[in-house]
Order: sequence, then structure tokens, then C-alpha cells
Amino acid sequence: MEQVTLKDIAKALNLSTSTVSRALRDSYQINKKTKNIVIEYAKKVNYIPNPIALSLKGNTSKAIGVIVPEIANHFFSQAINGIEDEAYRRGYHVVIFQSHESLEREVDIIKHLYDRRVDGVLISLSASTKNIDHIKNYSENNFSVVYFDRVPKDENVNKVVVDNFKGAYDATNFLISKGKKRIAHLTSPPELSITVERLSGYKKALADNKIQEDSNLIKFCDFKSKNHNKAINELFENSNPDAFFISSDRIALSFYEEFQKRKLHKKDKYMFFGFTNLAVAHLFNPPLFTVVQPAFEIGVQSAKILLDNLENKKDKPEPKTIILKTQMKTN
Amino acid sequence: MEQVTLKDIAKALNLSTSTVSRALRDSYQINKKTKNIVIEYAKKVNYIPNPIALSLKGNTSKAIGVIVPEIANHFFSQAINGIEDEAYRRGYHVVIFQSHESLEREVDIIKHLYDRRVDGVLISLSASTKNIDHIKNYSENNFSVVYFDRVPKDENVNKVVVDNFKGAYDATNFLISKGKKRIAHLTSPPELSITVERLSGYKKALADNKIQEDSNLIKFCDFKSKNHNKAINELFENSNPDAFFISSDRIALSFYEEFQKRKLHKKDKYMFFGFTNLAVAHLFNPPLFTVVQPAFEIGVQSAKILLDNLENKKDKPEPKTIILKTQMKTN
DNA sequence: ATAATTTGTGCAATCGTTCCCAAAAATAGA
DNA sequence: TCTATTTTTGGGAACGATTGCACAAATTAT
Repeated sequence: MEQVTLKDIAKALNLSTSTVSRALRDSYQINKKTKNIVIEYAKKVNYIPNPIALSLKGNTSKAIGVIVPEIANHFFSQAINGIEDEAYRRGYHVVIFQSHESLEREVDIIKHLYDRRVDGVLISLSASTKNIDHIKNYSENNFSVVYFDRVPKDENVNKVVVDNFKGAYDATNFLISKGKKRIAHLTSPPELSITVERLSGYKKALADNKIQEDSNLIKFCDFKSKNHNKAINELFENSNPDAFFISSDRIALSFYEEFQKRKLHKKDKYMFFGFTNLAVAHLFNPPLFTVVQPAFEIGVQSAKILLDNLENKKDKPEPKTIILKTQMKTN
Repeated sequence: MEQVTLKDIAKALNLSTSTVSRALRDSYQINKKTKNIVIEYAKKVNYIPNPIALSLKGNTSKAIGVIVPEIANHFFSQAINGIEDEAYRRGYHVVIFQSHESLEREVDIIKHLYDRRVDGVLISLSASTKNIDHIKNYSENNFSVVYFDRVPKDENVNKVVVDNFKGAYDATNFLISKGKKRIAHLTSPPELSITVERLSGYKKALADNKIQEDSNLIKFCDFKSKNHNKAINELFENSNPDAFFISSDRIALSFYEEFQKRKLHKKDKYMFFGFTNLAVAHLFNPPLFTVVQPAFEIGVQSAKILLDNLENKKDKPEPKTIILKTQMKTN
């Protein structure tokens, strides 16, 4: 099973490579008979154009890059799933990289992807990324970028996000409706857009229910679990919470660890809400209710924007923002 | 920031492209002075060889394919993590595909990867894959394949697996040591090698403890959750189990769903052991003890074998099998 | 029958590299 | 000073595909 080239076909059929090429691309200039012969033969020997040669010629690699903080996270792996689905359908392949929440690696990867001539990039920013200067460099010349989930504050970029405000509002509201009055909010670093939006949803729900907000109940955490304990300790010692709204998978897990260590799960006093895509949250002890993001759909939509851009090279398309709805899981 | 080519450098420095090329690859035939000038200038203009041109010339894409049943599964995403790590370090990139447990898609993907000229493939077989005829076709001519986790029975292929027998033996033994006598085993389809190996570990532990094995306690399940209930029902109605050793993430989750539906988690009667990489199993109610596979390490080792093969083109290397240890998590 | 048009095919350049081969320049030996 | 050798450089083919251009053959019009 050696790879067949145009030249092989040309030689076998006693034609020039150009004729063969044109016949296969169904050019109008080629005789129908010749066309049929060529097509027949190509099928027989299982000819597939060499995608690398095509890339070199066409200056396009039919590959898109994806950068996420971490693959082994349900939200991201589902999003990748969606990206993959759309990309595959449209003849692109997907190259995946992880920033491991490090700006430095993010910079590296972007450069690498650019050097490797991927046609565009989908990215969910690392927690340590404060701005997108390192990406703007590239995105200027015909190198499309779409941000999803963890997006920059900038206006004129492509983004796909969820309605974080509403998600947080609904979750908080739910807890209040169950009689909770001192709802702690453990959330991601304040630089991230998701943090800000969720925080204001939380605050609005409190306000709408005439509950005084207490800054001691709000804790910002990075994604390193060793730093989580401090926040959790402070909460329990000083703030007397009766429910927890936790903004990320990682923090929620640390929290449960700590919670079990303290044997607090025996008491039925507390309620828990997370903003996560953990498929198994309801199996936890005590159960973790969740605001679920349509991760797969986020992936699909992001890929759609990117690929539409790529295939529409003529004029620079307007930057697009898509906002998807979250969903509550409370069972 | 346009991409600089060899020709650009040559023109700027009034040299030929061949000289520039050689200078950059540090050929002995080039004058030191010239070399320095070229290297200096290349650095200044940020020259990066076009990987696509390199691929076309060298007939190698510096890309490896990975096929897994499902990305959104902790075991696989961690394994991919390991693969990525090793590949990235060695200058390869990783293209990921999902078979969704379908042989048909697996066949498609293999062909696609071959057509796209990836240098080799790492694969964990789909549950519906009974043999590897569809892969052998390709792996004959300089297209390396390494199997991991879900591997074929064939002898002369590269494999990376865990010691499934011992993992199952230890888990079963643990349950017995806690006084359990009627340990049910829910496991994957009997065609998979992992199924067979784990089953025999389970049986050996029973035998070593002089416990009569009962075929009613053994249930094979595919990966479709709607088919799991039947098995679970039968177990509870006819077999009076007091512990469960469950061989896969997916089945374990179905099981917990059902278990909670029946409100059985109020009783402390049962114990649970899984053969999974769910990071959060101990947070479940009741807790799920686990046999953990070194997923990351499996990825690294698999990638190592593949890349070593690729870089050692001279003679066909002997097929390698690596068996890694599992680890028990019982807290 | 001759010119004009249509139709079918091939040549060669291109994309960015590498590398064989030959040519030019520099050095050595006499 | 003039070969002989070594060092350094350039020309051009190759990798596999596409495509503008030229040209031959076939067809039609006059």
C-alpha cells in the first residue's frame, strides 16, 4: 500500500500530470472520456492528494489549533469534543495544546502554532493571562483567533461565552429560595472575565432578595489547591456560612476534600452550588448542585466562527460574540 | 510579521538559498564567517523553517495521531496529557481523534491519518473492535502503531498496558479482607483483553480465599448506559451481593445512579471498588475505592515507544510490551 | 479550401526546503 | 608563476500538487 501520486497516474495512463490533475478536479477543459479513465484509475489505485503538497501550494494547512488550560477537565474535554466534531465535518483537523494555566506556555504555543502554519486558533485563556498582546501580534495578519469561555476583555475579538451573570444569579437565587442567608462565594482570580460576571450575578441576586452582602463571604482563589485551604479556613472561622456557591471545578474539589476532612458532611446544615461541568456532581456527599455550561455547544460555535472566517477570506469579517445559556442541575 | 523564507534571507545577504540553508544547518562546508552572518541575520528576522516544506521534502510530518474512544474520560485525557508531554518535548505534535466506541469510525480515522501522512499512531481500541485487520494494512509499511490500554490480543505489536490481573486481584482481596463474601463483578465486554485479565484476577482472589465463585455475580456490560440497568437489577434480585467490583468508569457511574435511585446509599451494607481513574471517586456517596491506572505514565511510555521507532528507521524494531503497575486508593 | 473558433493536452513556474554536482575562489606545493 | 588541491559557494533538480499560457488538433463558419 504505497502512496500513489499524480505522477504515477500520469505515467500509467500516458498523460501529463496537469491533465490528470484537471481531470480529477473535474475541469471543464478535459475530455469526458479522458476524465472517466483518469477518475476510474485513480479510484482503483486509491489515489489521495498529498495534503502536505496541497498545504505548501495553497499556503493553508487545513489544521486549526486549540489551546486550553487543561485537557483533563470535563468542561474543556467536552468543548474540544464539539470543536472536533465541527472541524472534522468540514475537513479540518484539530491540534490540541495545554497551557497548564501558564502565560509563558501560552506564548510558546501560540508562536509554535503560528510557525507551524495552522490556519487559525481557538483559545481559552490561562488563568495567569492578563491581556492578549502576545496574541494580537499574530491575529493581525490573516491568522484568525476565536476565544471561548475564558475570554479577554477586549471588544473587537471573536468570543463564545455563556451568560455567566445569569448562571450565577440563578444559582444564588436558588440557594436563597431554600432559606439560605449566608451564602459564601468561592471564585476564580478577579482578573478573569468569568469571575467578574459571576460575582455580579451573585451580588445582584443577594440585592434583589434584600440580603446584605458581606465581603468576608467572598473569596478569590487561584487554581493551585494548596492555596485553597486558607480561604476555606477563613470562611469557617469568621463568617458562619450556610451555603456555598463555588465558581470552578478545581476549587469545588479542594473544598470537598477539606469538607470531608473536617467530617462536616455528617451535618445536613450546608448547601452547595458549583459552576462546573463535573458530570458526577450529584453523586457527591453532600450533593453538589451545578450550573452546567453547554460545553460541547461552545466548542461547536467557536469552531463555526473560526472556520467561517477562514473560508471567507475576502474581507475581514466583523468580530462576533456569541452568548449561550447555562442550565441548572439541582437533583 | 510576515513569514520569512530562505529565499528572503539569501536575497538580503546576496547569497544562494543553498548556502543559506547549509549555513543554518551548520554544514561543515560553509565558511565560519558566512555562517555567522547568516545565523545572525536569520535570528534577527526571526526565521523559522516552513514545517510544511520540510514535511514535503522529508516525507515526514512530525505529527502523530492519537485515537481514543472518548476524550471526555479522565483516563484518556490524562493519557493524552502524557502523550502530549513526551511528543512536545521531542518536537512532534499530536492530533487527536475519537472513535466513540465505533469500529466504523476507527477505520475511517486510521485511513484519514494515513492519508494525512502522520508519522505514526497511538491507539486505544474501541469497544466494538474485535481485531486489528483494518490497522495491519497500514502498519506494514513504515507506519508505526502503538496500542495502549485497550490492546489487541496479537503478539507481535507494540503495547502499553497495566497489570490488570494484579489490580483486580488486589481489589478483590481487599474487599474480602473487609469481610465481604459475595462480591459482584460488573465488567466490560468479554472480547476486550482488559475484561479477561481483570476477571481472572478477580477469580484468583476468590479462589485463594476459598470463596466459591458464582457466575450469577459476574455481569458483562457494554458501554451504553441503558443496558446497564438490566445487569444491576438481576444482581440485586437474584444474587444477594455485599460488595461490588466494577471494571469501568462508565459502568460504575450508571451503577451509582441506579443505587441512589433505589435509596440504597442510606445503608452501610455495601462496599464498592472500581477500576477507574475518576479523580473524585472518594467524594461519592458511598465512597468508591479505586484501582488507579497510571494514565499519564501510560501516555508517556506509549509515545516513547512510537517516537523511538520513528527515529530509528533503519531496521524494524522488535515489538515492545510494557506493563505498568496499578495503585489502590482506599480512603 | 481556408480562416476562425473551439476543445484537449502539455510545459513550466510556483510553494520552501534540501542536497547532488559543478564551478569558483583560495590555498598549497613545486 | 603555474598546477594541484582544498575550501567555499551557486545552480538546479526534487518533493507533489495546481494553474496560466501556449500550442496542436478537431470542429465549425465563410
